[in-house]
Amino acid sequence: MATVTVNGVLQENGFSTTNSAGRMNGLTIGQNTIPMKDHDAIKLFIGQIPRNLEEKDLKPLFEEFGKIYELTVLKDRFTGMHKGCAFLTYCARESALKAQSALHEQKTLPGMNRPIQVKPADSEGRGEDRKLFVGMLGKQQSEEDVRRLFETFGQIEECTVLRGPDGASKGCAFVKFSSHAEAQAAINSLHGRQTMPGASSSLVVKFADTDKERTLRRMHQMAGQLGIFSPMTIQFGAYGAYSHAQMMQQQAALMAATQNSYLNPMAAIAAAQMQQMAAFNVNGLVAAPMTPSSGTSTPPGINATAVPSLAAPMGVNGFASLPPQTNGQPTNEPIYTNGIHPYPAQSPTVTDPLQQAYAGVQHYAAAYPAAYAPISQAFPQQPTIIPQQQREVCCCYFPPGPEGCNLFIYHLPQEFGDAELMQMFLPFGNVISAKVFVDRATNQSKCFGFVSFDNPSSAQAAIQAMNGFQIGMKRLKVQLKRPKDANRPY
DNA sequence: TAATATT
Repeated sequence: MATVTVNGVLQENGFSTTNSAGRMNGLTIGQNTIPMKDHDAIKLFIGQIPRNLEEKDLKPLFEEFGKIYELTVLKDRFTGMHKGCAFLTYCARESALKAQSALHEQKTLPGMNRPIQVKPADSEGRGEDRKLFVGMLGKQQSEEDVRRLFETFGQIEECTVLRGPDGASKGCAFVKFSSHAEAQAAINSLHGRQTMPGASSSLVVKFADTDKERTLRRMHQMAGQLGIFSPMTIQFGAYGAYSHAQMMQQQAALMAATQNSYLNPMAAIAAAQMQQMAAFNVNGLVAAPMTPSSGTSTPPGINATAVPSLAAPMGVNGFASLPPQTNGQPTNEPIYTNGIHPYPAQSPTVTDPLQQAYAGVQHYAAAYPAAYAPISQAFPQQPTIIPQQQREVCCCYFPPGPEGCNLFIYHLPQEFGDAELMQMFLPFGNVISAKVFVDRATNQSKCFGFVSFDNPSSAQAAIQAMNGFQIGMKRLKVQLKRPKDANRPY
């Protein structure tokens, strides 16, 4: 049967309907009908959809309530991964209302633990300004208890106690009122005014996090979960923008390696997450001023005429700059403190090192798009010092693994030492050696190193996942170490 | 004390 695609939905030929008000919602052109929707149609959010169901699978379930104008399963922008939810617009408003009352929380799709969600999408003027987060509830308080507590302030549209997998309350809840004013009234009367049995402090009633706040919260959680980078974390402490950023990268890499057997797509996901985190920063929440100490509009550490080269003495967050190498004052400091300055130019309005880090990344992306270009373009030349370094160090105390197991890693962060390099590649297999090359005179990292695995497939997995992996303004270059006899430059 | 997800 011939079909025509409209709004991404397959429409059958010659189909034409009217809604309950008698309005046409199909425009017939020749044999095809282009669907029209009511001007007051409602876009529905559909949640708790099994991830193996696509539009064509969902259509029959929803067509029962009227003609569908548009049905879109949400996919991840970068990976195409099914997000487990969808948007649905019926041609007729009434169809949406019928579907909502018939389906919302009324049935559970196969393989799901919770009932399907069918409700107006957030985009339908139903923002989150009416939704409260309620903390410090007693663990035994149910949805009903919470409702009773809040119903005096207005119409409650939703009330959910957060629970773990075992059904035990997490001691907090979301309560959505029908208006912002009602929610505000509840805050005024309830926040901090009483302590629930078993709670460690008084009741918390506040507006729920926005998306951006939620993203930030997650970033913090992730950063906190990784007790990695022991020396750097300690050293950088409150100035931890860089090390936090690295942690995030590590987290992403770890996820790539451990949560999915397909390393390549997971690396894409990890990269996508970082991009999203960076992107959300510029969009108004953070507004970290990159006050350059030089007084120019150029990011610190880079002079106005220089192309941002890999050798640029530039911290990942755009704040730190290394001291000039020509100062002739090598130090004996450990590498992770060497040349890294705290950030005296921090804006007093910026308190979050993560925000700084991601803002810095984004500023760089904007100022120097070349750094975000494909690797081959971003890094047109390779330093020629590598063969020297190999001669100098490699055979002495860097025993390589078997052929095909040794990786060359370039564009490491300045602060990375052997331990950090090792940590970064452990997820891909047994690392038998990890060596960052260090300048003997200055004791500074040369920003490249070698990693050896005990088998070639680990090495390949690491290349797949980590080559091109973005850390701050740089992308890692990860490739098999050149055999000794190969003498061509990069 | 922050969820299963909102183009």
